[in-house]
Amino acid sequence: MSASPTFKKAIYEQLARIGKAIASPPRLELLDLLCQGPRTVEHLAKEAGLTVANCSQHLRVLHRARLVEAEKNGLYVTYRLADLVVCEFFRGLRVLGEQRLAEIELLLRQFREEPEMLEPVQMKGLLRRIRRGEITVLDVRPTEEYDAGHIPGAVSLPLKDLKSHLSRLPRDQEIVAYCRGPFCVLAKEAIQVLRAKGFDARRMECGIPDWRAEGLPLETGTGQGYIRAAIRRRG
Amino acid sequence: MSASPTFKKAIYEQLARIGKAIASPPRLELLDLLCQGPRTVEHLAKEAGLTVANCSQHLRVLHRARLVEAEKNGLYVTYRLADLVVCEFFRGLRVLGEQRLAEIELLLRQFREEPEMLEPVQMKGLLRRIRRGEITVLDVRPTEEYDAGHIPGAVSLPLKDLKSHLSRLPRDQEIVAYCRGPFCVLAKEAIQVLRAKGFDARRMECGIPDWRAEGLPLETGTGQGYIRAAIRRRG
DNA sequence: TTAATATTCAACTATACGATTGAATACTTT
DNA sequence: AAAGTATTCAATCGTATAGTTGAATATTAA
Repeated sequence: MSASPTFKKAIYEQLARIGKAIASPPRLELLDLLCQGPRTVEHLAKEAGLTVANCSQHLRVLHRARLVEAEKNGLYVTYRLADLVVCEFFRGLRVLGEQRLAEIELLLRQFREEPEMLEPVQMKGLLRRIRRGEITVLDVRPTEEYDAGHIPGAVSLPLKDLKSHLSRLPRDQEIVAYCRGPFCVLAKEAIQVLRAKGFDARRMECGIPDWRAEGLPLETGTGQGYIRAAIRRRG
Repeated sequence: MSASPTFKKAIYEQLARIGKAIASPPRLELLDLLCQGPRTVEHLAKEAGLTVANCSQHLRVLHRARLVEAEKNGLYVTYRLADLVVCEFFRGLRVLGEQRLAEIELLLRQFREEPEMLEPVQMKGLLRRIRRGEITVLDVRPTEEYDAGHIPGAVSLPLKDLKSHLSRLPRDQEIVAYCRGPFCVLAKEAIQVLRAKGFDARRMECGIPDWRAEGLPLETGTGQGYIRAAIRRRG
């Protein structure tokens, strides 16, 4: 009599599909990367340190859980998040982990104690300081991720290109570097390089998903944000 | 050289602990139940249709992922969510599933097409109508869940007690019943009984987690909310 | 102390999943 | 058409997990 136990069962089975999809470390890393923007299988595999075949399989699992979508463009397959809510959900998972798992808290605490991480810059007020031209904000992620969405006024300077473009950075104002988020080491390494060369550089911990979650505006595309253009402006 | 791949690996491994915890249908059901309030192992097992041993093991997994906490009171062990963020996270999962999984959408659409589910009541404005005394809101969940948190002014009348208390319900105003949330059938069955007896009854789809997510106020404890007291007031 | 009850533990089996490998497919370029 | 590249598929093996059963533990009641 009491209404279909199969209904409830079916619902939880479906939800468990999502749970299973995020029950594997490499898949979480892939999701985290895809939160930064669409990428090809090859790139994701390289970034996550997986074989292409393995990466492809994990992406397939994410696809079956309808968390990501694939689109074939010529020879390459580009994966992207199926929906912005997936990014929000992933962020929710991250926040839950940071808050509940002592192991993550410990790792983060150690990470934050490293010299480059001290006195991080907050999201709040950053936009105003950018608009006033008081600071230079560097997006040190790969350009594809910058193009997919970045902080308005930030300049794209991928970590791997940093050393060869140091001369173009201002020495008379603070430089703020950000990357994928609190777990990402790109900005940390950028700060390390910059400080070694005498720049006044600090890290902002948050990434684009956090920025978006705060309801702050984003800019997409190349815009004027590449380092060459930015330097031309600064002339 | 490039900063510890073990750091990133460790982080995703930790997050996957949470993923693994929610990768099983019965565990999701247990979490959903615990979002309604603390319960004993025995009760959870009964409600979720599990053997006690099996239930206990699943709770242990949730505990290891630090999503729930256990407290022994005399002979009984009471489990509760470790933190409100767990409830929020579970709700995020639910919303993601509703939005992304066609299978869930289909199940919900069918569910909503049943006669008792048509024209559901919205959260918005409900509180005002309660305060004005325009409607009677019934919380048809078990009393323990009602006590753990309910809509202010709602009256506790568990589904299993509904039939024996029909005479105490008003026939001159609308009755709104709610239960655990969109996947729960308690309110649906309550509406079915009420309408069969000629009451003007409708369902509110949302549960307490949704109500809380809207930032709306909650009431805890028994208060004046039990059906006997409520009827006395209405006398 | 003994009996009863709630919960957990330990052992077991069937099943599912992860990563690897090598082959197959699909598309582009020559 | 043929060669080259990106991606996926299929088969494999070792490991992990789910649920069952029966015993062990801890607390209360008699």
